Amino acid sequence: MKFLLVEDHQELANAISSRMRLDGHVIEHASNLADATAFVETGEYDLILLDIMLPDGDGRTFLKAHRASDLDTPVIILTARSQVSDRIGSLDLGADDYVTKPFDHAELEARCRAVLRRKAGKSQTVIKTGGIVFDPVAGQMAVRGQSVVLRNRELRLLELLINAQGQIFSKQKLSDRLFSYDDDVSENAIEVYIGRLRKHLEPSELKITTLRGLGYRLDNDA
Amino acid sequence: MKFLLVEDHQELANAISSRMRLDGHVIEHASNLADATAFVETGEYDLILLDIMLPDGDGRTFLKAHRASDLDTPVIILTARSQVSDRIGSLDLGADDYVTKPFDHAELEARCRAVLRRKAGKSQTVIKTGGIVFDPVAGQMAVRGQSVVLRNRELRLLELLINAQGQIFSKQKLSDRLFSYDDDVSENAIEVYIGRLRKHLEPSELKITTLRGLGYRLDNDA
DNA sequence: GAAAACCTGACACCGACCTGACACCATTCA
DNA sequence: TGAATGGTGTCAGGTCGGTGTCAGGTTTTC
Repeated sequence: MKFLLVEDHQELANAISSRMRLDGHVIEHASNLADATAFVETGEYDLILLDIMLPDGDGRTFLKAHRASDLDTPVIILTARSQVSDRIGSLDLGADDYVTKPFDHAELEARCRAVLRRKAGKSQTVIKTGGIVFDPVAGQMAVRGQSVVLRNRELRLLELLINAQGQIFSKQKLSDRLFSYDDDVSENAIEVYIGRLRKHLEPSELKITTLRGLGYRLDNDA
Repeated sequence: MKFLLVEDHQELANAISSRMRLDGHVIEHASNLADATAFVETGEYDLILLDIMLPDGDGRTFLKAHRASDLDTPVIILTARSQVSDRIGSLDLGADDYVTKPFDHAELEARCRAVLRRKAGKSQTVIKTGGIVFDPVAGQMAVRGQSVVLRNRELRLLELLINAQGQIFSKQKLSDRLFSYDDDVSENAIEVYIGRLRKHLEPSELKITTLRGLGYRLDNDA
């Protein structure tokens, strides 16, 4: 597979590149919009990894132009920890998925695989499992047809858990992913959000299992 | 396995080294970035344990350079608790995991195993042997298709034994692995946990053999 | 046969976890 | 500008389950 990475942060770009090469992908790197446009005009890519904040403009303008030119290359947005509204904006512009920085490389790889798979079989970003329909990009969830409003934190927590269903997340890890560095949050906050999310998931077949001393795990009671 | 430990704190380095050697690993020790770079250039390592705060610079510059040189040696970051932001940033730079100081050696060992396993088997973490299916990441075990709930300590004990099947573990060694220094635990505790794990493994072909005066060993009665 | 090593059922304890209530802050609306 | 609303994290009190110890039994060793 051939990827195009559009990212101005050099270190991060190198890190991603070397990771992707390990998976056997060819990856080309543009560090601004001008370069990115030039790359796209000359080469065919299977996937584009696109940063939003770039020195010569907003990545979304690139995305818009790209979609306007009728190319259906899947695009994954790399975005800093942000509000849901940003995500929705990107979705409307035709992004296939997004990853918030900082991210695990394992997570990024998983997303890439998912998007490529999706493109092959062309379905959508919505996750359907265990009696719920979850659209992380739009920030909506429906349990047994009933629409449920999730708040920002609940949303991201569910997203984390659902993307690695069956895996144990320690409170430490959840805290790292859910909150930013500077806000020093007690472990109890995690417990509270787990509780709130549990309540939302109650009518579904998804259950959050507590593993004392280890962490939490999202299970499907089917 | 051959590890490189980059850590300037001498006592801690010694402690880690001796621990790792107990596992049969070869470990080499660099106490600054310059040495570390020299080591990496001359030798091949299966895993690098990297401290962030070093006398001649930031461990992340090393990590950066390492990744840039297209080496895929897994790296685990050792970071103090106060440097929370380092943890996250490191993942972006291509670290495979991080451990916050102070840490249990048991925990560090578990992380090392997990990372190595991930590297080796491409996220194939599930272990199938002797009629059981063991997934340490999910914290689940199934014996003959029947799911069995393991508790924290039982899980870690099984993980230890199964990763070195056929090897003898003395009670002392097991105690060191399962507990941290400060909690002073009687040898009987080990006996108890061995008993509990035995009960779980009963329907399988795995048996924990007692070697009087020596320790325990996990065997496959096929 | 005695001592050492090990096994095991029972039990009490402590800390991990849960949860309802609340104070705080930002945003929106009158 | 002030009031209202809604999301967020803390707190305190309570529950409960994993945990390690103990005592008494069994097995092995010399």
